[in-house]
Amino acid sequence: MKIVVKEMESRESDAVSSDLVALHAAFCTIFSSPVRLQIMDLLGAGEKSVGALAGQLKVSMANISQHLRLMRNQGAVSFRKDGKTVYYRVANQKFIEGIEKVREGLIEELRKKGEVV
Amino acid sequence: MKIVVKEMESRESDAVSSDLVALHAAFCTIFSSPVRLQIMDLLGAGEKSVGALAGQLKVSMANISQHLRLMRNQGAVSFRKDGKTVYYRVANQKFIEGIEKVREGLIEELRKKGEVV
DNA sequence: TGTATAGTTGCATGATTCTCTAACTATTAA
DNA sequence: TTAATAGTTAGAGAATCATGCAACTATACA
Repeated sequence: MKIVVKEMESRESDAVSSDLVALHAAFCTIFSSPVRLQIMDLLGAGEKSVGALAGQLKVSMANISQHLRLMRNQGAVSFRKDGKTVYYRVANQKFIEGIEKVREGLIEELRKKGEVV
Repeated sequence: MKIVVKEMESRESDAVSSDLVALHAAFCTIFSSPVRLQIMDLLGAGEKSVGALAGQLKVSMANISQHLRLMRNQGAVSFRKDGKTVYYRVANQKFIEGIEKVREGLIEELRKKGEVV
C-alpha cells in the first residue's frame, strides 16, 4: 500500500493525507516513552550497542531490546551486527531535530510559567 | 517542583535531566493520536473553535473536547472564550516545527523504501 | 423565564501498552 | 563441544488510553 503525500502546491486544503497522519501518529508513540526518548537522544549522538544503551539508561537489556524492536518496526532506528554485538542508529537525523524542536518549545513554555530553572 | 534544564556548556554528559525527559515524553503522547496530530496541524494554521475542529475532523465534539483537555493539561494548546465559543490555539509554534521536522524525516524514509508516491 | 447552542465532564468498556521473568538463538572462545 | 556473552522473544498482569453516551454548565437570545 502506497501512501500519497500531497505537495504544498497541489493541496486543496491544508489537510495531510489521512494515511500519513495515522502513520505519523503511530511513529510518534516512539517519543511517548521516557526510555525510548532517551534511546533517541543517545543514538542521536552516534550508534550504540544494546548493552551500552542498557548500561547508560540503567534498564534491563530485555526491556531495551523490546523498545528497540518497536522503534525498528516504526522505522525510527536501523542497525548493523558485528559479531555478538548489535549496533543501533537513528534512521534519519530529522527525527532528532524534531525532538529537539519540541523540547525547545517545551522549555520555553516551562520558563514562561516559572517551572524551570 | 522546578525542573532543572542543563545548558550545553554545563552538561557533564549529553544526558538530559530525567525530569525533563519524563515531561517531554508525556508531552509527546499528544502526537501519538491521529486526532490530536490533526488538531495540532489545524491549529498550527491559526486558532479554531471546538466546533470547527469537530466539523473538519468529522469527530464528535465530546471527543474533540476530551482530546483538547489532555492537550491543555500538557501545555500544548491554550484558549480564549468569546461568548459561547471557545477558541484554541497552539501554545508554541516550535511544537508545529517539531512535528513537521519529524514528518519530513518520515516521508524521506518512506520514499527510500518506495512506500510513498 | 425558557430554549437553543457550544462546550465540558463522568463513567463504562474494550483496546493498547509497559515491564517483568524466563526461555530462547547466535556468536565467540576455551 | 562446552561455556559464556549479547541479544531477542513469549507470555502474563497491571496500568494506561480511546471513545461513546448521557448528563452537566455556561452563554445568548426570544
